[in-house]
Parts: sequence; structure tokens; C-alpha cells
Amino acid sequence: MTDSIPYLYPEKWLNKASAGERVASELRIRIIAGLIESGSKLSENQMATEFSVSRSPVREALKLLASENLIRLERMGAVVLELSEKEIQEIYDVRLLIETFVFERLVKKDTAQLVKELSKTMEMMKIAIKYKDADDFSYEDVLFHETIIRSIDHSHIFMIWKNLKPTLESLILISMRMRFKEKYDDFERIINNHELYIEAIRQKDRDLMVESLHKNFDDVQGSVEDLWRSQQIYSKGVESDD
Amino acid sequence: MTDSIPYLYPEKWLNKASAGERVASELRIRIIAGLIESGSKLSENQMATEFSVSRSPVREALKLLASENLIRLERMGAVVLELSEKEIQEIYDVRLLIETFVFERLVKKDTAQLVKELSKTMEMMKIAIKYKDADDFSYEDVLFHETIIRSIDHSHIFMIWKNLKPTLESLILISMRMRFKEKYDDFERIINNHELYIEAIRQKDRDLMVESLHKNFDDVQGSVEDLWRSQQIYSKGVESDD
DNA sequence: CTTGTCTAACTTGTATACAAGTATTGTGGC
DNA sequence: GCCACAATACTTGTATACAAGTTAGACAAG
Repeated sequence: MTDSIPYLYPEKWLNKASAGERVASELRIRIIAGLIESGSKLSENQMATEFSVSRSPVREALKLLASENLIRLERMGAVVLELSEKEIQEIYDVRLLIETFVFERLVKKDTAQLVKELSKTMEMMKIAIKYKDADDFSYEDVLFHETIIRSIDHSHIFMIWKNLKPTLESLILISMRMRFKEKYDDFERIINNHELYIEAIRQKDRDLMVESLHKNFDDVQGSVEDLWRSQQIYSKGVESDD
Repeated sequence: MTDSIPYLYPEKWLNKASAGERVASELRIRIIAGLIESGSKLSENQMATEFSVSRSPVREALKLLASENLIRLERMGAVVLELSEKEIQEIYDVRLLIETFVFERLVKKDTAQLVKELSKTMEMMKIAIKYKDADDFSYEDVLFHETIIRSIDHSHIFMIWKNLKPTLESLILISMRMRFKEKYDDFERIINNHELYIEAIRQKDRDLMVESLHKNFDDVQGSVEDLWRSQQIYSKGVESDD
């Protein structure tokens, strides 16, 4: 048994979460971090004993992960899918798609309130940087984009976000934990990009928005490399734990 | 008890479906058809007795419907959400978004195989019209769009489709059953639009594609009216049944 | 008539039991 | 050694049981 694996998902994000959500969150981040290799098979019973819960919440978790395309439910066992570079590129295709759509709506609206909210989130991010809290930073980063998307009040666009969010959250979390350790000065650039984004919204400047989005994606492109290296580290960590 | 409600969802589409999927499909179409009013509350036990299954599959179904934004899970009972005109417009926003994205990919690829598949589906649709089979027609109509979307091999775009599909399927099904009864000559136009779409793909003609998409949406705009009328009819039908 | 409290009947989330089906493994026959 | 086949140990899907919490309503006190 590998129940010696420490939990990767922040406990404080699971305040009112059910057992199923907890299992899903933890499994998700382990899969994305490469701790659970793609191709391996997860069975309900196995997961149930691993997380000391019954099959009911595990079933719930596996259904969730399947809907996020992280596993594929088969006749016998759920097979873990690969999060290849193509996959990650696809995720950013979708982000680009919906954030562009959102921006087109935003330019027709009053964005004063939104800009205010985003500024607040930005300040939170800066504090998180100051105290080197990768989890807080990730939380605010995800919130930043969620706030923008929510602001246009489009339930189906928001549904797409809701589906994407868990994976994105884990990706960001892993990448940020990495950078706080190794590439601390990345954050100045990240902050600048976000401020550029706010400025684009304030001025309703499409070109600026596209520019900041692409910078954001370039940033993330780097984070894919972080991810692969983190997979090395995490799996090494596990081996040495055993 | 209103267990006298006849099943609206085609039995033959539920070949290998689990009890949960059956319940979900039937609940979904009833909600969309207006048979279950928005605002009403569904409890797991109530649904379990209604469909003569246990709570496990019902839970599964409710989770599904919640992820499709048809119900909202609350502390006590799931509340049925309204499928307003705004909602339906949103669904077509998303369709437009992803199908446009897909087309941009298609113009860079060899579409010969796709055109062949689509032509086959078209012929099926014509047969369905000839035999006035609304269910078959709807099936092929949904398949038509799914085939296009699948062809670009983009798992995240396809995920968005998978989320949208059940609602769309029910919408189309209801609308087509309506039209076969009342507006039979609508179908000539629908067929023409689809052929226009295929032609746009064959020629990789963006303008033609946008034109056919918009015609398709105009068609659907009409089907929204069908939907409201169907809600009248279905609910009348229920009243007279009691 | 209003208000507060207690009880009873709901609700969900989780655990467990059971049935049906599917891989796997081991054994007997060759 | 190898193949056929049966027994076994898995798997999922569904039903049921139980615990904890919430709502609603009855009923008594003011």
C-alpha cells in the first residue's frame, strides 16, 4: 500500500467538502502531478481502502474525474489518462476561446465594479507573494479569472469554466509551488501581466487584452515545463519515502 | 402520484444505459418539455419511488442534471431551473463558439472522409423524414453535429459538446416531434441548410459556413417557439390524463 | 393571537449488502 | 509443455441501512 503518500491538495480548500469531493480533489492533483501514472488502473475498492471511505464517495469522485477527462471509466477499473502537452494546449485553447468571448461581452458593459474586484484580488496575490504562500497565490489567481468570467452572467460559458476549473486549479497549484521554491522572480512578471489584463478591461482595449492573454499563456507554457519537472520531483519523493 | 406520465425519452436510445442514465434522460426531457415546472423541488426518495429504483441511480441522475444546469442541488431537494429564452440563446452561443472553432481547424485538414460521413448521415435524415420518424431524425441531426466536432480530434472541445449534447438532444427531439405533426415542410429547409453546411466544409468556405450556421440557428430560433407550445401541449396532456 | 420550543418527519451523505457479470488462475487431460 | 475448462476472486451497478442534520408543525405559555 502507498498510503504513505502525503496529501497534495490544500486541506483548507475542503472546508465543507464531502468525502467524494475530497477524494476527487486529491486524486486529481496526484494524477496531474504525475504521482499516479497515466495508464494505471484505479478500482473503486482499491481507492476506497486507500482513502478509508466507502465505495459511494469513490464512485462520485471517479464520475467527476471522468467528466474532466482525467480518467476513462471502463468495464473493469478506471484508466488514468495522459495529460500530454497536447492536452494542456487544448485546455488553453478553451481558455482563450471563453475569455475572448467574455471580453467581447465586457466591452459592452460597465466594468467599473469588475475592475474593483480584480484589483482587490491582485492585492491579495501580492500579499501571497510577500509571504511566499503558493496555495493562497494559486487560489487568488484562479479566482481572478473566475471573477472575469462570472461577470458577464452567462450560465453556459460559466459551465465550461466550472468544468475546466478543477484541472486548471491543480495545474496552477503545482506550478506555483514549484516557482515559489525555484523561480521567485517569475512573480513580478505574472503580476504585471495580470495588471495589464485589468488595464485592458478598464480601457476596453481588445488589442491589449489579446496581448495580455497571450503573455499569460506564454507564462503558462513555461509552467508546463514546471509540471514535468514536478512530476520528476514528486515521484522521486515517493520513491525515497518508501 | 403522477406515475401515469408516459415516458418521453426514446427507449431505443437507452440500450445499454444504467438505471441512473435512464432516470436522467427521462427527467431531462420532462424538464425541458416543461412537464416538470421550473421551481419545483425533486427529492431523491420521491424520484426513487417515481421511477421504481433505489436512491443510488437517482443520485447519479441528479448529479448529471445539475452538471447540465437543469437543476440546482440544494440542502433539501433539487430545484428545477428555468430554461428561459436567455438560456436557450446561451446554448446557441456555445454552439456557435465551438462550431466556429471547429471550422477554423477543419480548413487546415483534409475533410474528404468527414464529408462522406456527413453525407451518409444526411441520407439517413432523409429516410427519417420519408417515414416521418421524428426520433430517428433527431438522432441523425445530433449525430451530424457531433461528427463534425469529433473530426478535429480535440478532447476539450469535445468535452464541451458532451456537456451540451444531452440538453440539445432533448430540445431537438421535442421540436422535431412537433414539426412532424404540424410543420412537415420545414424539413426541406432543414435539409437544405445541412447540405449547405456540408458544402461549406467541402469548399472550406468560411462565409458559407457562417451563413449556414446562422440559418441553422434561425431554424432553431423557430424551434424555441415550438418548445413553448409543446410545453402547453404536454402539460395539457397531463391534466387530461389525470 | 403571537411566540417559542420540542418533536417528528423529512433530507442528504456514507457505509454496507447483494446480484450479475467478467477476468484470472489453477488444474486435469493430452 | 500446452490447451480446455471450471472454480475463484475480482469488477460494477443497485438496493438498503444508518447517522447526522434540517425543516416544519404542533402545542403550550404568554
